[in-house]
Amino acid sequence: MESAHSTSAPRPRRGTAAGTRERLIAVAADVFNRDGYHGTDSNRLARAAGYAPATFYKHFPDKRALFLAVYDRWVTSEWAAVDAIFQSEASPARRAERLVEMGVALHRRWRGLRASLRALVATDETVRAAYRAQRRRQLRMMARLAGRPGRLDAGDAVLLFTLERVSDALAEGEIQDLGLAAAPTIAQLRAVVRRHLGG
Amino acid sequence: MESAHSTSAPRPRRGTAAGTRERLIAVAADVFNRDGYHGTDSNRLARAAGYAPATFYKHFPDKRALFLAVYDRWVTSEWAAVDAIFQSEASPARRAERLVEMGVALHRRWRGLRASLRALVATDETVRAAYRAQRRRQLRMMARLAGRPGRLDAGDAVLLFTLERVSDALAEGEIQDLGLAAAPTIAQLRAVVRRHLGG
Amino acid sequence: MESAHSTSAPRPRRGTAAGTRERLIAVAADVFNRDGYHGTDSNRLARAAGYAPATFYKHFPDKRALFLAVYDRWVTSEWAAVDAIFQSEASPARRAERLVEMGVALHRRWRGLRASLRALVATDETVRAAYRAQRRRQLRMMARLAGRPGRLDAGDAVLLFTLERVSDALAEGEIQDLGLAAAPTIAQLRAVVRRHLGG
Amino acid sequence: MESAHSTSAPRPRRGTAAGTRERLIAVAADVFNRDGYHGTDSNRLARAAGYAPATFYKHFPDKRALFLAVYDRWVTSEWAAVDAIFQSEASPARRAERLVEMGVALHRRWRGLRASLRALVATDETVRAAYRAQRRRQLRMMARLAGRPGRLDAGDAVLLFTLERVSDALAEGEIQDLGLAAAPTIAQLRAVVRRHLGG
DNA sequence: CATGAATGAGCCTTCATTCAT
DNA sequence: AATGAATGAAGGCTCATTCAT
Repeated sequence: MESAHSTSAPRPRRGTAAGTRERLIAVAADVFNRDGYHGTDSNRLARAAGYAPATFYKHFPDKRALFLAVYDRWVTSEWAAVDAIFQSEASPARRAERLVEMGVALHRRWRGLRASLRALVATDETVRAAYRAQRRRQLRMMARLAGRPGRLDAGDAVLLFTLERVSDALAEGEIQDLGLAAAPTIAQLRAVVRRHLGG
Repeated sequence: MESAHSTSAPRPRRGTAAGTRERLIAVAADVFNRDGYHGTDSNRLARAAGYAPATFYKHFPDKRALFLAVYDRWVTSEWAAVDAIFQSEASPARRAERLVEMGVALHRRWRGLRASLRALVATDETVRAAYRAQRRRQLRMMARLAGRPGRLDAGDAVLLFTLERVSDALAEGEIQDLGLAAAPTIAQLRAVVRRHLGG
Repeated sequence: MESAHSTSAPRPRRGTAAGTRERLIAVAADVFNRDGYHGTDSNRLARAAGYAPATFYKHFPDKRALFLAVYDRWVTSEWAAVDAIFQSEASPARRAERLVEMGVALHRRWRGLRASLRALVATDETVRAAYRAQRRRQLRMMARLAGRPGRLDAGDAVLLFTLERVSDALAEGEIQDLGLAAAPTIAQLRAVVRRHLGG
Repeated sequence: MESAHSTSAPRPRRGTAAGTRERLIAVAADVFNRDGYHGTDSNRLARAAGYAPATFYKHFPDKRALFLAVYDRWVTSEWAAVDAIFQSEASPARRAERLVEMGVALHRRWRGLRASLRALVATDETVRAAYRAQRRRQLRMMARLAGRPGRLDAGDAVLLFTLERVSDALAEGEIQDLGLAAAPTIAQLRAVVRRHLGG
């Protein structure tokens, strides 16, 4: 019954659907990464992006769908980075160095998101399917980068998984926690990558 | 939409406290492994072991404590197996073979449990602490087995993580899903282990 | 699990206010009839008529107001039909026949709408008031048609309610469901109406 | 951290499952009847019976299930009453009188519940199935009481529906609202019943 | 030792409704 | 006239946990 000048927070009262979607994805990436998939809820995710609960559901059918969108975007940007390294670096040694560097950095940044991903892959059929599809794409890309398109082998796979897991270990502090320094571990990784790609 | 895991064991209306605890741990291991930590609840865990909800809380302060007990038991039995291999196998080649074999088998069996573990390590401080402690113990053991007690190096760590991750990949069908056969992947692993342990 | 009633009519991006109102009423009649008052929402009603949610509120203060408009239109057309029968049919027997026929047809077509109406009459004061007003008008009309204007009696009422309820029963398949055929039931109804109207 | 003597309301902190279920049904009958199915929610239903929200779901899978239990109990008691009338009253005239009396009383008491029932029958498949099953049982009973077991005819059905609808009309005040007195309407009903049953 | 019954808190989701354009 | 975007409030349902027996 009273008219009050709304001095409330400058929320984006109006925006494009795509913009809102993007904002939700971007913010959710951080929240999932920090608190884990099961550590947040859709209301919190919406609020973190500056929206009300209902807005979430105008853009995603459920929490899982948002997670998948986050994952998708993450994979895309990760592999764009890999591609960039192959475009810009000529020497195998430099490539190996840069790849390891990037892998460790990315895994450090996104360790929480990745942990949730693994857990969901284990229990959620839909997430599993999305994960597998991405995985196949990655391997194909890797084979192409390694110079034998279409011919991915067990060695490529072992390399990929080694790089992934050791990067996680560095990112999560497992290496340091074991009384080891990061430097020699990274050196080992580089050697493994160089041996595989360079040889 | 509802999965009712009525693994209802024959209820021992009266038993020893230790026995009840053991039963809860054993059954929870399977349930966590199948449904994930966030895919069950304490009532279901209790019922699956043949007990009422309240009984659960007579033996564990909360769900996390049961998870940690499961994890503890799992690690213990895993490393007993590793130890047994070192006791019984003399040749480095055979050791490598048996280790890889066991690693793959164990990870296949417990992939769900491990995925939950990783997610909890990322979000739960207490689980993280327990995990790290176990990790250190493992590395020490590994160093001892490798013949240089107290002197674990980056190479040991990379090997451990490689073995772990590739075993997971085989266990979860990621390798097969990538269009690769298990055999050559396992052969690669064996080579890596042999190179490291064998000298 | 989701039913999306995309009866999306061709949108008239601009039209007369009356035209929009009519379209909303016409479409809502079908949607309420099919899904029930509590089975749709104002957004869906607007969309089904080819409009955006906000447009709804430009023409009706709330969902209930639209329902009342639908009801009003329905009653009006129903009683126009009754009137037409009395205008065109001379013999009491034919009148009875046509009345029963029409009653059954209308109730069959609008059974869902009528069910929602009854539920709302029971819980919503405003709907109740509107319903009662219509009811009185109907009875007056009936008395007039029966040849004793202003003098409606208990017999008129019982007849009206019998016709209404048995028509519903036929419409909703309750009669058939009871193992009875429609024909003898309709014959019974006709007899009741004839006895009452025919004198 | 503080121990406070709990002087809270004397809730039935302990009871039998069957008792709780009964209490929920009994209270829900009144609440549904007063506020309509869509006018309450499971939390309110639980609280009205003196329980917390979660308790509701220990006894019923959802709101609809409770409604069906209420309906079931209502039908059972209604027909027990009908049966009692046939057991105790010998003369057809008295039977007719008592039946009408009871019908009106019951419909008056449960008009809201009945309105919700009709609306749900129109939109909810499960409720519809339950309703139909009850209906068949009722007709069979009625045929038996009318002295021709197994042989229910259109006349039985029309009578049943007339009785039902006019009772509703009396119960809901529609008759009174029409400017008619209850007495002559009831007299009419009695006549109809007597004519049908009495032979 | 074990439990049946019960629960407060909270998550997921939807709805009737508004506002700036 | 019409709308795309947005929302506060609330309903349905679940979970980790407790208590009296």
